[in-house]
Amino acid sequence: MFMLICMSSYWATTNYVNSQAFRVAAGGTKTDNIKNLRQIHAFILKTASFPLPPPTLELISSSRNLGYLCFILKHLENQDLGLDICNDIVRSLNGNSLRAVVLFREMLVNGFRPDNYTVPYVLKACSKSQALREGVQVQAYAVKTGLVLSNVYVKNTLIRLYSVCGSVSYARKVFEESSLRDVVSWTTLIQCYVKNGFAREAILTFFEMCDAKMKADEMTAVIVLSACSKLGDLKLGRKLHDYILDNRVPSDVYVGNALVDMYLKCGDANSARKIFDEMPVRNVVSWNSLISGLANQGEFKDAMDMFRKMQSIGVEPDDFTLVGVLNSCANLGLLELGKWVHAYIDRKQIEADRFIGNALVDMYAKCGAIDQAFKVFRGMKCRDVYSYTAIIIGLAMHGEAKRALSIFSDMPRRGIKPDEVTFIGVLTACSHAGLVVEGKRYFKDMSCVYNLRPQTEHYGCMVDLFGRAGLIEEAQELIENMPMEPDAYIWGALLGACRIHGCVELGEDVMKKLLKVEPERDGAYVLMSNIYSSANKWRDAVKLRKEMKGKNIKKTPGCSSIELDGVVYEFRKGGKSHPRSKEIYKLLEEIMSHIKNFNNLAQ
DNA sequence: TTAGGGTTAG
Repeated sequence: MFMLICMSSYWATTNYVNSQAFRVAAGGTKTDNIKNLRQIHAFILKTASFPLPPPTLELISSSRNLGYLCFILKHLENQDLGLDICNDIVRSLNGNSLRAVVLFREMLVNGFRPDNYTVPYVLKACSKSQALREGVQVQAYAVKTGLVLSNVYVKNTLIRLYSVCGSVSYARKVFEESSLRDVVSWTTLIQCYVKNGFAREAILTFFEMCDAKMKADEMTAVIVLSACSKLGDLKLGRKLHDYILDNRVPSDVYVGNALVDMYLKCGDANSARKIFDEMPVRNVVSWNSLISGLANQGEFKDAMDMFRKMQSIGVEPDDFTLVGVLNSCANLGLLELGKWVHAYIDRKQIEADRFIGNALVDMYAKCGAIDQAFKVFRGMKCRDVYSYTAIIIGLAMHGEAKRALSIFSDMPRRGIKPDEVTFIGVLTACSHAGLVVEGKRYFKDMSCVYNLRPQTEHYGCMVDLFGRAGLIEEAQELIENMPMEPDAYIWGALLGACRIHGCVELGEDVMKKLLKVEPERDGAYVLMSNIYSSANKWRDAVKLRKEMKGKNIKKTPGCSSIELDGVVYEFRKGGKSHPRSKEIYKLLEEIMSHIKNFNNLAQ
């Protein structure tokens, strides 16, 4: 008794004894007299103030015996306090769905009525671990007690549960069930569509929301903009931007970032840049949106400039930044900078798995360092379909077909299912190595074994495979039997085959078809002109060049680039931009002369 | 005491 009096006097002591009692409740000391402990326990709960002091709460949350806790709470004189304590505890479970549901059940068993606070907490915990079955049990209670119809928090957390579990139609059903809805209900439903891949429906729901005279807030704006980014619809994006301005939606850093992302994904880099420049507050995501957005638009140099600027003002890059930078390095051939990023990753002890690892493999492969790419690939603890595809495509591009196919054959053993892009790599490998029989088998396996439907790109690879091997008739037959309309890639591949094998008449026919699907490009003219030249049909070649000129179609000049000491030098036919171009041309002449001499000797 | 937010790879 003395101990009890003491502990009710001092908060700190209360805290201590409280903790001790709950340590027992948590299953710690079995030798103590359980009866006495229960008395102490009950006393503490009766005198405990609400909310519970954090150490006590922490102990209860970690207790295995939530049933015992409810049993004790049941005997409190003040039942409202008991419910409050339960709510406090369920909140502190911090998204642990299983324990939240256990406590919820124990509450019911011990005669408590979970209220409009308990239910959203438990549903939130279920959402966090996608525990749909448990969530549905809680829903049943919420329906029975009328909470779903009367409390918008309950309704919204339920929409969210179905959303994160991928049940779009149920989320919509809960939303529709009553007219009880606020801006969070609408936003959660819109987000449900976006997260589950229905961007168009998300936008339509936003329009419905506007018709219902519900005003969007900054969170709605962010989600609707992300839907628009996925659609790449600039006209819509501008409309949404106008909506934000007209309705004075508070524009915080999230809205700014979403706008930058939207404009870039919709192909308007200038507007994205303008928004970015005018943002009063930026964070690392703002920079990431701009850097990766520019890289995805093919503006790799601008992306790299922004990365340098970001560094110069001391913003620390994160995983997202590094992936965007590696992507730009890969496409610009910036091996040295790519290596620097790799060293940075090592220095910061960032794990090179998943996105970062895959981006490194791709960067090394695209920059010509295939052995380094392979080393990173081998060193990855956790490889996925992206990792395999990156290395297979890399090896295929480097002419290492056998290695590429060997890695492909390793995938089933590792439990990784190839996807459509993996097969592009596999078929490219076959095509470059002239492996016709293997290529045909892989193409067949795509649908028969892996249940993947070949797309135009795969037919393009097969046309290329047959074409390179001189099997022009087989290539034509495949095109005739394609389930979709042949596009420019298909005709381009066949025309390429005509060039290799000198098929002038067929080439003329294919060129017409290529021009039908791609009239403004130079590819068809250039290839056909080469076919004529190879067949010594100079007049036809000249005629074609004139026709091209008449239609104002210019040949896209081929471009090579070399990185030296971190600087990229680009070379185009006839280009004189390099400060030492005179020396370069002189050396080129010397090389050509050596080659000619070598050829003469060989003959 | 309670619900909804942006950026990454082949």
